[in-house]
Amino acid sequence: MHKRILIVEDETSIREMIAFALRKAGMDAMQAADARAAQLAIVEQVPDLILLDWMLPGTSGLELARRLRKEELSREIPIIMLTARGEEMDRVNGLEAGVDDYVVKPFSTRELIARIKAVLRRSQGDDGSGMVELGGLRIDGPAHRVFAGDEAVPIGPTEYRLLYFFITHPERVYSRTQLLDHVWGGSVYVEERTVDVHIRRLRKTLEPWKLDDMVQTVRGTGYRFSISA
Amino acid sequence: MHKRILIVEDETSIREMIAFALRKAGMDAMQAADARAAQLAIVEQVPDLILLDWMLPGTSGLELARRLRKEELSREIPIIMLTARGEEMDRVNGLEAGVDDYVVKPFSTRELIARIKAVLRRSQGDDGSGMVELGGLRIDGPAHRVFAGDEAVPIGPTEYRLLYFFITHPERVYSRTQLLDHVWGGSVYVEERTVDVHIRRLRKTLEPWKLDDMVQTVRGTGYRFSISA
DNA sequence: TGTGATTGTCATCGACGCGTAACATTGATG
DNA sequence: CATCAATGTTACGCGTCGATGACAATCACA
Repeated sequence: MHKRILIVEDETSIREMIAFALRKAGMDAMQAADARAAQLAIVEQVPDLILLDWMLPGTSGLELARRLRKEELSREIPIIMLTARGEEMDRVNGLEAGVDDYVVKPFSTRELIARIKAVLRRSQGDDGSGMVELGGLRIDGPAHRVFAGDEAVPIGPTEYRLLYFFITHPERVYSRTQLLDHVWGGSVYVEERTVDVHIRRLRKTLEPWKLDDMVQTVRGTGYRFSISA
Repeated sequence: MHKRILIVEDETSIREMIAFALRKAGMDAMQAADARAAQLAIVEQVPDLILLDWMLPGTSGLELARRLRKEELSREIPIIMLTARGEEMDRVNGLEAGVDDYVVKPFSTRELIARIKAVLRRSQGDDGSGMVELGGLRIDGPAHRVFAGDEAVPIGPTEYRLLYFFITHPERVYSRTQLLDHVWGGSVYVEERTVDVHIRRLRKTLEPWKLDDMVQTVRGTGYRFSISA
């Protein structure tokens, strides 16, 4: 699940540097030197996120951002603006244009990567409020509560942690050992079969809302949390 | 109704960026580069909320938070911690110092604004008159009185402060330590178990109005004040 | 200074959740 | 279809945590 990032930046050296950093971070880098090239690239292959230089020859970055927000195809794509110091204060209609974040030059690639990840995380349902929602289930982290629809689900500590782990790591199989490491913590030793029992208990607490089939058994491997039955 | 936000952060560029985003969002931004400047700024003009960098030259953010919690003037001001590479340690310590929320760097300005609004909203059924209302309970801050419907509720000082904190911070779990910090103040040392007793007393005073189930136990974690049973 | 209210601490009791074993069921493999 | 392995299900004992009531110290106010 490599993320595709489109870099729109006229200076080749900067573009290459960013592309290199992205690839090292396990992302796919697409490149464009101006607004026209960017739009073509997007049509050809829709990226997961766009890095947009503020200053571009011809159509400015801000203008391009506005345009992308109007197109159906590109409306939902998160945009991170790259601005030089000083440019921030005057022309920062960027936020109004629907830019998700902006990074001030010069930046470290490390910081840039971190920002990208933060924005991607947020565009995937994590709005930073500590709320996680998936398939009719909602977990309110700060409140330490679980809701099915708007009904509160009574749940014990361990089942809560287990469910929390599952809902933040859905659609993937985890072995009993992995679940023990993540949910119980590596320092304690308990039988692997104990996981089975807690899976059972979790299913039972979800049963009244017919959500117990989100917890799925993968025979010979472990368990998976998934939306689809 | 512009909210005043104090930014305590030593890095000028970050501070400026945040300040700009805040103004854009219709808030007034005050700035301070270290703990000393922060305290002076607070005395001069009390902010509605404080953004506090974890790492500060001289007095650390954590230490400053503790100090602010002890001062009468700043006890009630919500604090949002800005932490780099937020590890578990940071979170725990920060929350124990009576911090209201924390945001991990790097964050997008949009995320930060969202958090600020959330915290302000939470600590603000308060419309300025000092009246707070929630789920059939009403607190008259200036008068130091509590009403259930229109009946006055007889309540002692500590239970009053506990209830006041709860009603201004509903739908969220607080550990005993956190409650001690927020309600008792960081300067006194009392046993954690004492919280249990006052929870009990608070429940007993609310019982005649069947509101005692708003005070909820979260086993292994702490207590929560909530509308829904 | 006296009296009632308030507060913090402690000991005790009970409830709850947890881990484990024992047994039942299902699935795979030949 | 026989057999073994993997998982589902249930019951039980133990330990931990929270609830509760009692008590002594302190505070506020007459």
